Amino acid sequence: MASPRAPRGMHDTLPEDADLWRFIRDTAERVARLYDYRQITTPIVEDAAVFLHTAGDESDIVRKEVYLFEDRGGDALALRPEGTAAVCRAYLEHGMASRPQPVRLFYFGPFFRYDRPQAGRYRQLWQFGVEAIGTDSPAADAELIDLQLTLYGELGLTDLSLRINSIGTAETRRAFGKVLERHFLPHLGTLSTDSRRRFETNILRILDSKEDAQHEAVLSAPSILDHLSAEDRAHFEAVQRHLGDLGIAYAIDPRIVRGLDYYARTVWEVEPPDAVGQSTIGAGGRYDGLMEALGGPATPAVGFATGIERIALNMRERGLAPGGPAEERAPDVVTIPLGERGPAAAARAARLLRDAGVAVRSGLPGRSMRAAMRAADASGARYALIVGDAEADAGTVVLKPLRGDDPDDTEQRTVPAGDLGALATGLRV
RNA sequence: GUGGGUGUGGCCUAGCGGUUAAGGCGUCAGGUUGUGGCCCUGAAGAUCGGGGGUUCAAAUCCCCUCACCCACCCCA
Repeated sequence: MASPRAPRGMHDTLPEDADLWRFIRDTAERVARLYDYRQITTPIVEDAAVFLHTAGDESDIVRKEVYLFEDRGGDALALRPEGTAAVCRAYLEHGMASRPQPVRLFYFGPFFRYDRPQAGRYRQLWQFGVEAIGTDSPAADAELIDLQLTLYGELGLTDLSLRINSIGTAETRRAFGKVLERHFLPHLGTLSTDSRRRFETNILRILDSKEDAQHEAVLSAPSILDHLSAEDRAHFEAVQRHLGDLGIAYAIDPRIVRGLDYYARTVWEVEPPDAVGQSTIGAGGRYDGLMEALGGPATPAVGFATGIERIALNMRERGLAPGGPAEERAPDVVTIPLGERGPAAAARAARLLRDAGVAVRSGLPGRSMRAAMRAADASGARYALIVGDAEADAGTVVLKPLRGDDPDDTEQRTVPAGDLGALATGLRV
């Protein structure tokens, strides 16, 4: 019988990865707070309607990616595929409309999409997301982009490129859809089956197709930017003005469409320069239509999400990841208990040191001193604390420097066990 | 969901039809009595992803399946 493995597309995060993940998470939360955003944590499971009624029937998320299940009570639940709709559900549920607007929120956690795994694409993925809910100000769009790029910069990812677009309001897109229908109708025969389906369901997404990217009809298609309403255009121009004021470089890419239907006006994506495959590190946009789709009052909002695995991937590629094997977190001290009474005395000594904030690995009794010393050395600890019967009887411990990094502290010395607390400062890294 | 590649002890790799599947790293234990890092010795650990087939004989050939990787799709 084969042993169980982690589910397909889902992965363990091992101790050697933990330093990098903690660094990314801490940096993300710190940057979010610098912009006065506060954390919200929502359930990993939601009423399926939260996602099914908001994402849009033609979105991949609804078509094939949501993990759906029925609980024992018969309720239709979903493993959350994305964060925005869940945060908005919480916004409505807790009456956050009566807080000062916009409400600035961030989240960090796992999401689930039933997709075919490949590099950078997983069935359980972690995202950091930031939302500003309750404002239609283009300054908020720019603030989110600024926050996102600042985060990447703090992580050392300084060579990423930002592409932005405006897809107008739902009304604008309806009108533009008519224009596209007239444009693509004569070409239906030569477009891919995928595009033909999109023609019926969500015609804008034909522009987003890679299959037909070089199709003459796609290349010659009208740009939504030429069909924005006056308000849409003013909003988009204001976003660009704010980005300029912030010194943020960007490219306008009219082909960015977004998979989710609740987006409106500004949308953006951030990619590494050598963008191929699953390369988008983070993406965002304005979703003025989402609250209504959830049954709430019209509430403009904007936000972004970024994939932790993809950040980690890019940091590793650039050699930016902290905590390689040499840097792994080592204890300050390893105890080496010997003989009959050594183990008890070593345990007391370890307690004293830990109380003083020193990280102590308790060596297990019963090993030869040679083996114990080898293990202590391999741990990377700066000191070995040897406690045998002689020390236990005398109320002392032997403190032995292992690293030789301090020229004034290379000889092992015998000290009273009671002095360990006072010595602690010198033992901590 | 579609197409292609890969799959040998914890990790990396050799073997690519023929006796008990080899090496490196790692792990554990020793190298005389309570002292590490180098070195030496030894041990544990793989029925070669799983299942089926071809053959006197398969890790080595064929089929199925699973997982991972790559591309598409889509996006984080």
